[in-house]
Amino acid sequence: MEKRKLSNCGHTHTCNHTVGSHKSCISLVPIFNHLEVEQMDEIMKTVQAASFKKGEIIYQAEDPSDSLYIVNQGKIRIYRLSDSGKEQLVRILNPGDFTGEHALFSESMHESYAEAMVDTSVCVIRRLDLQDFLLKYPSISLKILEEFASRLKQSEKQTAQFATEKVETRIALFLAECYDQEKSSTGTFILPMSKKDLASYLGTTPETISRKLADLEEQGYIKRKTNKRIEVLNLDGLLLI
Amino acid sequence: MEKRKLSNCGHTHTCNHTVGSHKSCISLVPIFNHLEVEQMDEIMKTVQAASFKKGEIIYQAEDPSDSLYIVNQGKIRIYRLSDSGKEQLVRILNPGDFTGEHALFSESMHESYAEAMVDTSVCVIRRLDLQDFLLKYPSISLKILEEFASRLKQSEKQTAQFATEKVETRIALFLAECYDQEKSSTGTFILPMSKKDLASYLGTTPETISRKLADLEEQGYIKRKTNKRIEVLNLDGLLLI
DNA sequence: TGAAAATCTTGATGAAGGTCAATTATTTAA
DNA sequence: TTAAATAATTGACCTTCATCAAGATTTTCA
Repeated sequence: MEKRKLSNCGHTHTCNHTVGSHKSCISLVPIFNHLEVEQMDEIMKTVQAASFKKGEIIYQAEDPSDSLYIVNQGKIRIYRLSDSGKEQLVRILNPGDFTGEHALFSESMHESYAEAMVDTSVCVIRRLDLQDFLLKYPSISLKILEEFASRLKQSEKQTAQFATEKVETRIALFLAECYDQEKSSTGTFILPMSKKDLASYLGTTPETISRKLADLEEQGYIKRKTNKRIEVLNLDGLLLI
Repeated sequence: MEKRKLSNCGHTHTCNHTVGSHKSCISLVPIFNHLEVEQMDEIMKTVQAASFKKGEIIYQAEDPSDSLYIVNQGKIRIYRLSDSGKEQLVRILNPGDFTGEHALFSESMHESYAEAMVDTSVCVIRRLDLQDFLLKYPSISLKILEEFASRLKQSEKQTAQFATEKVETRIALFLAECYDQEKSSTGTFILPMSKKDLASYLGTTPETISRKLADLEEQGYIKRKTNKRIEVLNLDGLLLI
């Protein structure tokens, strides 16, 4: 059987720096960092800094803020609400990632989202300012378009995975992806979120995650070193589960 | 309990006309129809017509075409391939919808897609032409961005549904959505695809679709009139399943 | 640090739905 | 229009995984 391609493990883009001042929001993130220095300066003037404590919620469906948020430090967890109100973790934003589709679109896009913070500092660009820039510098739109296309691809891939693979396979693919992204020399990687969150992300329960990891260990694919750190013993095997 | 909001039933946008000439591809579709007449004329010059017979495949992962396709007549079914190669129906394009992300982006977006035709005529804009227009007329990018944002929202919603709702609920929500979109005076609607396709779209099997429809009928929520036509007897009930 | 809270693990059980197989209905194309 | 192909239905069975519960471990923060 052919070796599988890997799916995404919840990282939206790799950006390991810890952003210093709120200005670096602009100069370091992909959607702006291709601009000329003067153009970035112009945008920086409109940027405001903000920070959130753990557990705070930036916005929810009923309470739409209309700004674009760029993560400076910390993480933002983005949940989507299903029709019956159950929530699924769809993405975790790391420094350099952005959110706030409300700022980008007019219509009825303002629903079914919730976002939770983990001691985060962000840069904020208000809707009106952003709209100006989009028209003035078309290349920003193209960058955002690229980002959206990438997210869309990722989301559809995940949907297809939900539709066609069983939980065990989804977990195995997730582990392989995480391992692939960390490329630690020790042959190990760290789970990027709690098993509770992971269960939400993969559409299963913490109990099942526990059990499947135990199974995978028993079958010799992985070895659990600590709670969060996992050693991969047989990557190819993982990808064929 | 609160009445649920509806999810999408596979239509990307409502566009009932049957497009006549290939020129109307430009003047009728949302991503172009806001332009000035001269601008549309300019784009029309670069448009080529093409048609496909049932079962043909426009492109696949390994064989990326690099054009933007706008559906003129017929339908295009878009499948996504999971990591293990199983495919899921993710979207059905109707006249006015477009596809061909390859034309829009540079990098490694060219994978895991397949598209199948049903006697379709399409308009084709080549990548290089399109790139010119995007830079020349920024508003096209904004329109495409809006379309992508909408698809992304839809896709994430569907992912959340897969992650949190059981098959029975997904089917019920799908029926309610279809009914909502058709608004037939008879209280009925027509399933927009075969049950085989529907099973693929909803991540289940044709057998389960059959059984669940029978259940829903027995419980008095719906009545199957013919193979494809379904009468809705209790919409609110459907939404609470 | 140490107590409280949160998370994780493991077991027992049951429900939901997938698979296989046989039959019936519908669609396609000659 | 009819034969062949495809799709849909129904039944029997069985796998997967969610749920509930109880205990162990890790994390938090006073």
